[in-house]
Amino acid sequence: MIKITLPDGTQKEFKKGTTPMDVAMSISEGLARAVISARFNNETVEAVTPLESDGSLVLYTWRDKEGKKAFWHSSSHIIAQALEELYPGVKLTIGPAIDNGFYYDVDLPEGKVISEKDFPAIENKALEIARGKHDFKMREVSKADALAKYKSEGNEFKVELIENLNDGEITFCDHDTFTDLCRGGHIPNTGIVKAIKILSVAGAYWRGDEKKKQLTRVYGISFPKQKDLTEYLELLEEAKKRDHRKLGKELELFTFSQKVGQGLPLWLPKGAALRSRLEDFLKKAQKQAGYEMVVTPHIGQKELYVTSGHYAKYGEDSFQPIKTPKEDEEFLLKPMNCPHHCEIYNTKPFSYRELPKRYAEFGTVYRYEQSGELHGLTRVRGFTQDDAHIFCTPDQLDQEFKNVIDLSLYVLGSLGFENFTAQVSVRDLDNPDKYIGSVENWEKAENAIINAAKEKGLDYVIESGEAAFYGPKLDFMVSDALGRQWQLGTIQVDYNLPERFDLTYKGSDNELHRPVMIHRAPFGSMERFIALLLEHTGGNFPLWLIPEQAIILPVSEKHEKYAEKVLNSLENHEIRGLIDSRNETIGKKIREAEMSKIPFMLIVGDQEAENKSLSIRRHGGEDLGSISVEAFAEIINKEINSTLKSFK
RNA sequence: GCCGAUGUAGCUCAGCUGGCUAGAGCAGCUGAUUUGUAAUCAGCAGGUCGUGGGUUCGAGUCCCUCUAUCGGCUCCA
Repeated sequence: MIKITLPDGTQKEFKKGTTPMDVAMSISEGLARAVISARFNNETVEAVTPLESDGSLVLYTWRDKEGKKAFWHSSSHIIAQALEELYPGVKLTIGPAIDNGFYYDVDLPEGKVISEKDFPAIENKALEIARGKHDFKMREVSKADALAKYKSEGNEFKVELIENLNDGEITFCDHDTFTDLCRGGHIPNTGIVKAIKILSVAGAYWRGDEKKKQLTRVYGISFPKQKDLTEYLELLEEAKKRDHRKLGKELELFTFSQKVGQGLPLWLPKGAALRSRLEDFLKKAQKQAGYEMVVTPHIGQKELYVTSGHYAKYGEDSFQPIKTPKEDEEFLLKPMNCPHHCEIYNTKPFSYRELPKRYAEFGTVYRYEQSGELHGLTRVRGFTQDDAHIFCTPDQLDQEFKNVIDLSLYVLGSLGFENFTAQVSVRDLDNPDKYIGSVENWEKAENAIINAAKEKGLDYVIESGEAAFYGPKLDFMVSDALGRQWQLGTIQVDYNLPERFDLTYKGSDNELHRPVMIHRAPFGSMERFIALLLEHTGGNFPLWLIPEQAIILPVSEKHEKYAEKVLNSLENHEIRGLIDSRNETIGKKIREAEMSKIPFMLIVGDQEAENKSLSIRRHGGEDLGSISVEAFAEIINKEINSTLKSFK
């Protein structure tokens, strides 16, 4: 007999060799039907894996993240089988579950491609296989046998995978006529998959290495019910409506021109107004936090970037230098503001009493991003960072870093970003060549960030290999309408640039010391921030960000005077725009206002207008009825205050 | 940069297997209408079908180049 502990703490005794499915059955038949995967002693097991020892068991259904993972991973096996049958000679590589679905990377036979036209055939084949209700069965295989199988098939990818595994830990998973090298984590049989959809195909490099062969990646998703798939596809459609590229066009915020060049956004009047409101918001908070604004040029001498180390790192893959009539003179478009700010610090000697110095600038930078990577406003070649560099003593670092965290949280909070991820990006220890500076300084910087994040109670994750080449960072990640993660705010500790630029301050000991530098941008960039703001709000921005919060529609001559009076009395509440609707249909004007997403509109001209009251309609439908000017002002004030908190 | 797809009026799209002056709705303009929440009526105007080349008696439609965009990969100072 073995003792099984369930998540609620209850212990039950079972025969040796009992499966998680049997355990589920002992609880209820309904649960047994729903169980698709399990975790035994912190190891993922199949629902039908015999349990041979005491241990704790967690049962997973479709509703659990782990259950979905098993479901989608199993689905990738089904797709792989479908691909094998439809494209004889295809070489399989890997097929994991991802956040929303799964993919399978395959090497197609010479001359074959998969495109959208081929999806239905693959889906139908996969469904046909699924309906066969084939059991997923794991079996252990010796390394020699495993290698023999894939060598005979000429599948160098699987051979490479197996060569990195130890004998005794190699398992295959079979279902129907299909066999695949696999670690495990499947649902009991293929029949549970009722709906399967290929979402896209893409090229993907083997092992993520651009020097290696490019494979064909087939993305798909599957569900236990057809209805779930329909709902998921509807959700995707909904998300597309919040795409910032679509909203930006509709709201006339920004545009791109083939003539100007790819990745170079053009801000239209409304977008520029939105941007400047965001800038004003941050300037105000930064002023309170002791920052000073500076302004630096868009280009700098090549030598500047040689000093900073950027030239050696990115020179070749960047916008090429600007030549002048003078021989040997070269300027670079600035890819970042830090070197300029270092030179500002260098204009005069500082005493420790004067630190920290905090230089802020909305600095526009230019980076030659790969053409295939450009994406709306979230990845562009020319963008404006809400940049600032803090030069402080090593003693001040912790406090300064924590202050910046506060500012970043204030910014995100004021704009309604609640579901962000804090990510500590550190070096990749296996690739020291990617970074500049001493190991000692890197360790100091990484520890400083982790300590500050801990002290601020941030819920953070550590990602190695994500650091900037000159230092580690704390990034605030936000996902877009389709769930793709983007880095917004960033805070970076840097011991390297102060050394490269020979920055110093006079300490209390009358000796020269090296300041520490913090790079930070709470928005990240105006472009990306506005993009994410659009996707999160669907264009319904917080009231304080909207230049026109209401329009007034007098419907007749005698109401015009009254409308003007209303307008004047509400001036402090940023209400603008008198639209004379006498020559238009009211309905048309209202629709117009709704389309332009102005949150409130006042229509003067009720019978009650004579009694000095207004009819107010809120964008989206809610009718606030007839209320006084004062009451209206109060509503707007309240809404503004509810989103725009003051920064202390 | 790589793999796959797409590019027709300001916007959303139609245009089948190549065939008479390239269509529609919305937006715009002119006039009429005055009607409170997804659409009042009539008329007008708007396109070298992304670019360049080719095949053909004939190309929006077929082929190639370039360019931009979209979904990924790689990258992301």
